[in-house]
Amino acid sequence: MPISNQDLRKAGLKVTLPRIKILELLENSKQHHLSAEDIYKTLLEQGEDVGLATVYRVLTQFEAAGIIQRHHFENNHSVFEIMQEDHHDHLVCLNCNKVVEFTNDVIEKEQHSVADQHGFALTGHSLNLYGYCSDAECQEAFRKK
Amino acid sequence: MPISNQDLRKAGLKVTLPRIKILELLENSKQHHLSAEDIYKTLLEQGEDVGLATVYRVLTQFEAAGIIQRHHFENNHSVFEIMQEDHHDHLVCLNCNKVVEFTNDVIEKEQHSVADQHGFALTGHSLNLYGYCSDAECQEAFRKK
DNA sequence: ATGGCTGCAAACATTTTGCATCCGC
DNA sequence: GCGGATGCAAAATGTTTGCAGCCAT
Repeated sequence: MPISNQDLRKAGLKVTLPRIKILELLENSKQHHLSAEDIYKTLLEQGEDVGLATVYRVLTQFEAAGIIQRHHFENNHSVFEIMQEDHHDHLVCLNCNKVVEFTNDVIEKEQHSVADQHGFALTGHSLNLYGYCSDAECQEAFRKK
Repeated sequence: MPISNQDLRKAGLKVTLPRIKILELLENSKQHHLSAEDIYKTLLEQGEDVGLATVYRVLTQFEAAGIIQRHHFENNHSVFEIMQEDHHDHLVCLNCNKVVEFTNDVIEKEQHSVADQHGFALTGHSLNLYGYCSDAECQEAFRKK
């Protein structure tokens, strides 16, 4: 279900235009892993009058509220996505930047076992696989590399 | 075995003082995951007259030459480490920034299977577990959070 | 001696902050 | 109307680049 205005209020955030627009984008855009820049540019294109600073502020607040999640890929590409029910990891295409989500229970379980073995209190993790996706163009780029 | 001057020459790199010093640091420092800033400051403390730009340039060249590896942790902490024989992943303490290496064959194998399933040509991956290490101080920070 | 390497300063990209104004409640 | 939220510009952060001089080969 989509994030409602109530959800925002519950997080102590007023329901303002920039916040609504940013949420909409994250929920409805086809590739729902967006960078701050992506969001900013798209809003400008839509004729919204927002500042890049606001985009960053809103994204930071949303992250703190647990509404969205932030990822730093090795690409040097930071992206945000709506928080989802089930945890998942990412496959990132180094050519077209496409992101594919996947889940794998075996890996998930192993991670906890590793943390335990080292006496770590696990609070999060990131698993990103980098490669070239199945698009002809990207496979081409892979061969050329 | 340590990286030799020959190894540098083989990579098309002249054997210069900054390069030697940076290699020494990466090989001998206790916590062998260092940021560019760490390296720069340590060299200054040792009385070496290097520029931060040189540190970055050398690290980039070393990475291209396969001598070292670069990691971007979600901390917003980028670190470098000497390339090792066997691949390994990382446990990162969010309190003291300590990095612990681990290997897990089960996870390793699953990753390839996931990439295959999605038609990706896998070229690399990063798996980082974040949490609080077993140091009393860090466990304390974890409880307070 | 020559071409790569260096330090410095300036440029860059990304993200954060200060502040006067604005707007949701 | 109040206090949080915004846009803008400036600052902070992390990294890269241009350039004149330096040094390994």
